[in-house]
Amino acid sequence: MSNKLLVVIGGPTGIGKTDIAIRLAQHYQTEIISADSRQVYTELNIGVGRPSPSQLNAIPHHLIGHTSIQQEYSVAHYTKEALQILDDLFLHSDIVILTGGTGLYVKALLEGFDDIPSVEDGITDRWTSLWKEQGIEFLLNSLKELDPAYLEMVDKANPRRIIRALAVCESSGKPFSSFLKGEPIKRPFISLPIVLTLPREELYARIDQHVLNMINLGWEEEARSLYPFRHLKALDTVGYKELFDYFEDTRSLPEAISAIQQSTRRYAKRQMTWWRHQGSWHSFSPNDDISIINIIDLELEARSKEQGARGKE
RNA sequence: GGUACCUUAGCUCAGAUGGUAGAGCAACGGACUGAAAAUCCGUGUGUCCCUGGUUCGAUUCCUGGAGGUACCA
Repeated sequence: MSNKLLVVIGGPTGIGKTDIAIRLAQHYQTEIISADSRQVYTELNIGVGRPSPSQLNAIPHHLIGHTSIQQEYSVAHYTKEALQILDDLFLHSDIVILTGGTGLYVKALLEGFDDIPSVEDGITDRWTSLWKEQGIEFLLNSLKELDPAYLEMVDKANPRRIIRALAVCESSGKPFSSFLKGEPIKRPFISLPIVLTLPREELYARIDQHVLNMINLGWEEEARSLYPFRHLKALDTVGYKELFDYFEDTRSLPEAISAIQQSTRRYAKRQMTWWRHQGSWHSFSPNDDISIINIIDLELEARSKEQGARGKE
């Protein structure tokens, strides 16, 4: 068993993950890895709630703003990069902080991800246009041919999932389901999963205020400069979509702002659903530093005892 | 002050010749192994403004109030 500890801070958007992560990193003299599917992009800043320059200055952050919106990026890229960085950080430190709102990225990093061959360019787009032209029935029929086993388990109303499976089938020549092993993967560290929670009313009030702050920081200009790239997947993102509508005059600025607040609240709700069903996460209020540090110290202590016991054998 | 119309879910509204009601949006619950801030699924939460009357039975009809809108003064 490793004595390297990854402290994971999860929770919905706007709850204050960044702040506590920085305080913890300062306390333990370590660094932070982000787990956020939108903060990875160089071009996305205000609208995705990237930590401020002074926060980024206070503690080194990893996997923020390191790739372009014009580049393909996915959970697979993320996992690979995060593991690489963890290897480096654990060379000098016994504890590292991971924080971010993208549950899938966190899950993949902690529990592993099946090795699925990458899909050749254009295949996904082709299936997507087939879906648009011929509907979901066509996709289901194709899947019945290519991967009947997966047809049994997919959400048959969800084109995204079906298209992914079909693309992998076509590209690899094997059924998508044949790659899904679901075997837990050994990581060279152990993790302490912590999820931040707040009463819903309080969280929603924070989110509403957050959105206003982002507008005041100049989000509108940022979004305007990204308008030419609006068709990129990276910009299919809460907030930018609503601002693009405003630029196209389909809604006023106040309407766009309240639409953003609403979409953000829904996003937060989905995140809470995710974490509620993710097994045993320790739940704390975002300002409860004492309890959080306490539980981390307990874990560190247990690690070192285990190490010591092994040393004697 | 007068006349007309309106008052039903959080919002906008529909509805039944009298048998306690339903759409959209919102909200809530959930799924999710390569776009995950994405994508997808499920759920009606109600003093039908109040009061009295008619009736086996009133949210629906009648009386009287209250509030709103428009027009006339």
